[in-house]
Amino acid sequence: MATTTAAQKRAQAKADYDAFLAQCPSRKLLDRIADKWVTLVLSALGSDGSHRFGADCAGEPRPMRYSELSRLLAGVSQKMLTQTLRSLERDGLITRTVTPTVPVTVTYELTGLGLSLHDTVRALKAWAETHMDDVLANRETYDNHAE
Amino acid sequence: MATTTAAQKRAQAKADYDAFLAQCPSRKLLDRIADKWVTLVLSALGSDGSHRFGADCAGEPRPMRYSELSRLLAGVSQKMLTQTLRSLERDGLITRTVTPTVPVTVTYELTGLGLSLHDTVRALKAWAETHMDDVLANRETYDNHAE
DNA sequence: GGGGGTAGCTTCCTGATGGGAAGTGGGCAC
DNA sequence: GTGCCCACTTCCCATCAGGAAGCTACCCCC
Repeated sequence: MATTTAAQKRAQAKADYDAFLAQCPSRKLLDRIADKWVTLVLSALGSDGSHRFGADCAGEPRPMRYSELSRLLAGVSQKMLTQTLRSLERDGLITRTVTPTVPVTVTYELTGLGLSLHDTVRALKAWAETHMDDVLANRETYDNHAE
Repeated sequence: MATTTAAQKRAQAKADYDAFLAQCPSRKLLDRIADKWVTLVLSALGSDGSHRFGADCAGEPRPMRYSELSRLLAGVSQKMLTQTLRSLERDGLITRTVTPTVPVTVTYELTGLGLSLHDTVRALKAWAETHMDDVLANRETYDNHAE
């Protein structure tokens, strides 16, 4: 009781945190969708992926194949792509369709729910594209100031 | 040339990726803002943090202290909070103000740029709160189906 | 009929990364 | 002076993401 006032407070905070999460699952969901690959996958599936992210690239939603997504989201590892797609499917944001052609074709498509999220994700992407120059300028200023 | 067709394609994809990122920094920025702590910090600074995430909690933006943020974003480690705040400051989304009271007081506040991002982040949070039940239902269905 | 090729994963290993907890500095209350 | 508070910073370790290779199921070509 003598030396642990701050530590005790932290322990208490952690206990509160667990209780908080339990009664506030929307926070968990926010954690989930605020993920780089999630936003990129939704973004890709939502706009038609006419290669290159720049400009608008806002064609309209259409189903895409695994390999197509892999190409479009240059840099995603197969593991993370699979993982992200699975979790999005589980959450009901996309559907996974296996067509027994040869070789097997797997397509992913936004559901209505996924489409509604896509709208806000697109806003996020639009923000990034619009304000990128500002951010870059700010970074330069900051870095120069701090030497 | 005989056995590496697929591997070569992957190597090529990686090279493309680097070139892609170099000429498309908005993608990098999107990666950055699509981060769980970033969204939560913006969310906290944007709405007045009248404790509890639920409902709207959409008071209006106001400066907050480090310890206040720490309390509000229950579960954030001090390290990540500091790190996130620094990067947001560097990007010009928030300002950091040190007031030499005693003990020293540090406040963080959204800039105009940060405020504009906050609007879309709020939309994301609103989506999470609105559609959480749907997502939860979908998960249950999915889990039951797959045993 | 078997060697090679393709799509879509899955597994293994390793390096990066996030969390926990303890330490720091400066000033003031006791 | 002893010790505490705020806002960090540092160290250590558990977890996690990425890279590469393997795997399965099928077909084509010779």
